Amino acid sequence: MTDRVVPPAARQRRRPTKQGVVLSPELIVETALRLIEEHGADALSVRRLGRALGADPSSLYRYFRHTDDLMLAVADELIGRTLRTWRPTGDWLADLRDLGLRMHAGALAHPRAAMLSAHRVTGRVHEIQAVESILGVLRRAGFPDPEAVRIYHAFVDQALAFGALDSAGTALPRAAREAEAEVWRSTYGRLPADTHPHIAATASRLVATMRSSSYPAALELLLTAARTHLDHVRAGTGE
Amino acid sequence: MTDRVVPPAARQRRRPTKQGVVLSPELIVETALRLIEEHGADALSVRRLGRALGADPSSLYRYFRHTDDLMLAVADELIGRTLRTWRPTGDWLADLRDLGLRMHAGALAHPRAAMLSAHRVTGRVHEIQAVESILGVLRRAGFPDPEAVRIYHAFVDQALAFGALDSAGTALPRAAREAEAEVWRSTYGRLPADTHPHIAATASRLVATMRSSSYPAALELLLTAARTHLDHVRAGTGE
DNA sequence: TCCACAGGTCAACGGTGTTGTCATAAGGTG
DNA sequence: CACCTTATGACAACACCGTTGACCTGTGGA
Repeated sequence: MTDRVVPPAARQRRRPTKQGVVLSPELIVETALRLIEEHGADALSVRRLGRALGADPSSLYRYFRHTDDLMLAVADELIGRTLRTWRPTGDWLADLRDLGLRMHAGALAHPRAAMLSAHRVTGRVHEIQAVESILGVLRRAGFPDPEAVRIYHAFVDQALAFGALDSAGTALPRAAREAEAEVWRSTYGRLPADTHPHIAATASRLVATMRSSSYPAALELLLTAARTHLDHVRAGTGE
Repeated sequence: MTDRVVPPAARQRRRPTKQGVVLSPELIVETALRLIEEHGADALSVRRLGRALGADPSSLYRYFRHTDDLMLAVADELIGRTLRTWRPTGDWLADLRDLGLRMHAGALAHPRAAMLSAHRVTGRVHEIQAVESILGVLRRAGFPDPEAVRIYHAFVDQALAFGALDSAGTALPRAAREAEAEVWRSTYGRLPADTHPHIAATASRLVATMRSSSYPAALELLLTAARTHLDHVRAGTGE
């Protein structure tokens, strides 16, 4: 068996499985996404996916070389979906905020895929489109090129990094997540003021905010800083 | 078997394994860290760790409830190592910048462990120390509590998130990393100006910066925004 | 010296990704 | 229609994985 994966173009014999399902890469990716959404990230295994599809697990290896390959296909589908719903308005600040939140939400909707694909450069159409759009927003807003590239880089990496970080959180088994919440409540909520004054003074706030993502706040900070830079640029040119 | 883990204080009978090794939580954590760095994150399994230690895998359950518990201990050890070299000076901006860069560097020094532990709350000594220190820096600088907590959260998560993201990059096999660089050079460096004007205009800059981490830039943006907020607070109180 | 028991070991369970081999039905051809 | 090729699904097996219950043994305190 050199390679059991047949290129899509060569596929023709649509032979149904024992349970009457006709497999296809699209159907497999869709089912994987559905499985993740409905039963949590750890519900995705080749065997479970096979069961959900009504096919033998090993059949999937006719379509994807291995699990990683499948996850990348899922991730690619996600990029497409995120970008497809973004409608830039011309207000650079609002547009970037909107896109950032969309990217983050997209990642959280499919944690496993986000974690696997956050650090990979695909060089595919959707990714290129995204780069062009974001750079366009920044340059039209008046950022000089070096600044635009720097902010673009920080913006994208921040969205991806937080997406992956928060995804990892939601991808945890239920028991582990509850354990974390309990740690915040019982450990950080009860430290005495004489040994840990700063934690004690802010404990309730800490416990309350720790369970939510800090991405919106971090995004806002990034955008604030960007606007500050832009103000300086404009002041410099005498506007 | 209600609970086979004995609290450290009660431990006394240092009985060697068949192969003559005397186990301890510290030895196990160190070996785990070494295993992760040398053979990749996937190399860390209870069974492999047992083998590396010269002990039966099930012995480890006398020291850690389950694998997750062990990972948290590894994560806390990493935090401790980072914090131990940090010397705050009293200048909040410089101190946070220094700590952020240290955390990022620490993550890159142990990429695989960083990726595994970035998203976990350990609730252990070193982590608690870190929280207390950072909150202290912010509150002494004059940030009101809600602001301090928000910035603390964003600061820490950003450092962890970028640490994990950049770690993932360096943890890639050499071939994959070169393939990514090639994608940037050949794909993004050659897009025509009429279809992708913004990428074409900034191509050389894009290709040049893409291979380095954007964390320093993102950190700087976050700190800039924090200072802006602080200025507003001070102006508000009439200083 | 004795003995309680901490702590190491063994075997087993149900899960995982992956692959070598086989069976068969679909589709093209005459 | 019958025939042949072969894409593709199914099966069984392999080597792992985390975890646990039962067992055994040597250590340290009294």
